Amino acid sequence: MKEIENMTKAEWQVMRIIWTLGEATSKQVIEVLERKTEWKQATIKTLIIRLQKKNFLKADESKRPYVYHPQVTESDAIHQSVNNMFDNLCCMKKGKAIGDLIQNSDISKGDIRDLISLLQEKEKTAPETVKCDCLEATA
Amino acid sequence: MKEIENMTKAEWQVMRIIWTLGEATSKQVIEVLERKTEWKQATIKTLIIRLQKKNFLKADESKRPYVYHPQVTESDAIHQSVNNMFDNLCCMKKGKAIGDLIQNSDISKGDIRDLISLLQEKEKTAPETVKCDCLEATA
DNA sequence: AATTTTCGATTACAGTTGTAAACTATGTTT
DNA sequence: AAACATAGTTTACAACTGTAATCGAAAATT
Repeated sequence: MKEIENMTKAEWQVMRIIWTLGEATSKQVIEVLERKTEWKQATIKTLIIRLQKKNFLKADESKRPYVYHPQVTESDAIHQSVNNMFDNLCCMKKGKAIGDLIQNSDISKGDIRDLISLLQEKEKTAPETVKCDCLEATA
Repeated sequence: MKEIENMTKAEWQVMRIIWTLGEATSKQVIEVLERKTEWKQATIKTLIIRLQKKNFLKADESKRPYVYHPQVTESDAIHQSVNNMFDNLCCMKKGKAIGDLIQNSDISKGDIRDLISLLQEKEKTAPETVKCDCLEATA
């Protein structure tokens, strides 16, 4: 599994489109991104090339124009990115940070119910308190 | 309120220490970080200087050695960082991403209970489904 | 086949980040 | 006061990012 930590914000935009479409030509990516950003075509091509170098995308060169395929799943990318971000946080603050996310995200009723049962399950074995480890040697 | 988007992983490590201590000398920061990382003192000093340039820290120069004070609260930083990361995600995937975080984080019973009630409240007005916006012009 | 259009590759260039050594100024000990 | 130690400042340098222009190759049109 690739290291996704180094997927930048701009690269995420490109990947989202290709994940959603399943596969895509540069033209398809450019069409979408010219609507949602101010980027020039050349910029978007550069991003695609960098994503190939990082092995997040692979071009099927048997077809012309090339068709780009994701080499990482969206779930893996999301998993790694959000957890990587959370590694920055004081572990004592993670609960509240999740609360912040819940408040600021649109979530479907179904997902909310799933989260509630997950939490109910987790509560059973949850610690009474979580200690700050910001000054500890535990990296 | 400052833009925290550009606080790097390394800088986060420094800030966490100073937030936890309330204020700190470079020496205090160095002591902690030499235990948790492989960084040399000079590296840590560089980070502190960059944090000053970005206005995340301010040195009280009336004392020697300088005492560094945070210019952003930890909550603001967390709020901005996690939401900024979530902006990268397909809105349809955010619920699951939160589930992933819940599974991978230690959370206290109290926080879990808070999250549950937050979710129960949110469920009342939650949409049945959230649509993917990855191809939309809504940036 | 010649021309035009499209698409991919190469090059560019400034700013940021990780990582740190070296230099300087200030404070402390002899 | 001199010497030593500590802390702050300057400089360094490669890799990565944002942002794109330009050049060359392939495909489509005339």
